[in-house]
Amino acid sequence: MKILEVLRENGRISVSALAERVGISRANAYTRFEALRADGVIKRFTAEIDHVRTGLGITALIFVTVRQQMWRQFRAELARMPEVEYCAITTGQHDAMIQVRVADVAEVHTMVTDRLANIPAVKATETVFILDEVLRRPYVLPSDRDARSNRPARRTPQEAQGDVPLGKMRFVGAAEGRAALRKDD
Amino acid sequence: MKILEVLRENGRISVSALAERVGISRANAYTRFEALRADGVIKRFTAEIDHVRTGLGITALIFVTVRQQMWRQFRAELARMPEVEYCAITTGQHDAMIQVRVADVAEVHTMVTDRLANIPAVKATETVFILDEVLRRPYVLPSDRDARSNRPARRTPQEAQGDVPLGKMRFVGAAEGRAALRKDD
DNA sequence: GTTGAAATTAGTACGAA
DNA sequence: TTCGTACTAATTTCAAC
Repeated sequence: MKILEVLRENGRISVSALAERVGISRANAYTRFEALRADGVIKRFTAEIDHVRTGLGITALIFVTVRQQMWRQFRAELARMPEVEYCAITTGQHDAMIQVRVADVAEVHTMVTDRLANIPAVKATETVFILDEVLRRPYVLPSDRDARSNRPARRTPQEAQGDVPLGKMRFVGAAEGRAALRKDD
Repeated sequence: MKILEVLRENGRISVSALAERVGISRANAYTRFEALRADGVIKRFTAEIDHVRTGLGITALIFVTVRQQMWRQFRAELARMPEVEYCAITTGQHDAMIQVRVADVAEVHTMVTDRLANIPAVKATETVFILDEVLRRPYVLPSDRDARSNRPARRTPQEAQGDVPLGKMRFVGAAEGRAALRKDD
């Protein structure tokens, strides 16, 4: 976990320096580093870039309602859209959320009306723009929880019982008629 | 741009190997690599991990409606929540979307009712679960567009005019009474 | 899991095209 | 700007413990 904490901040650190920061020997660091990669805990190493500097300063979220039994087609079309950075299947009013990075707002319009709407699998879309990305962590680790300053290490659901019964919260369930929507549907 | 393409797939590649793949000299690769970092085009290098393997297999999106003129407080509270991986300010029905990674669904409930609801800046929330992350690219580049197989390199908004006037699409505007919501409000 | 020493590679500093 | 090369420092590998 310590290794992952270091690599989150600096993915290009040498294994030797990593060993030092974690407090283990170099050979041990090599073994563990390799194990993390081989086990698939670490999937890959990448850079984080400034999208404005590369000319893709507009970010939008498109919430998509997918026609039943057309998920395979939807996935296939997704792979052909280079402007899509992220796509997740969600519960709630919509079926999927995709995040796109483009050069200008007109391209979002083109993307939605021209490309997405042409996919038979897409029943409806809803688009919002991202005005600011307030926080972006490469990833979250279980150890982050304990590192927090003023809060108990871990609260069980029991402990939280009857804590703050706030009526303004709303959990959105899965849309009806959508049972199997994972890879193998 | 070629350098960014290589680093997206392999953020730990040596500058020598990078030079070879991009087709420039070793010395030149060092210069350009350093320039990209110094200019802030490359913000940092990180790893990509398997959240299930680290024990945080539940991912949720929480859409938050923020009380006016309390953005500063909202941001401050966000920084104190280690389970938040991403937060963006959006147009549309809600004001912000935050993505959290936790161990189980009960923790999402705790997070929303106990932590978020206690923040005065938070007026209301709406939570959806992520069932599957279909696609996750480290980042999108303008050059990806041209690399696509069967599609013209670039379509102007004019070209797309009157293409597919689909009535099912819906653009969601900014919520009323929300003018300044960037860092300096 | 550790340490040390060899082999390899990475990073730097130049002049020249 | 880019390249080639020579030089120095660091990392990785591999061995024995």
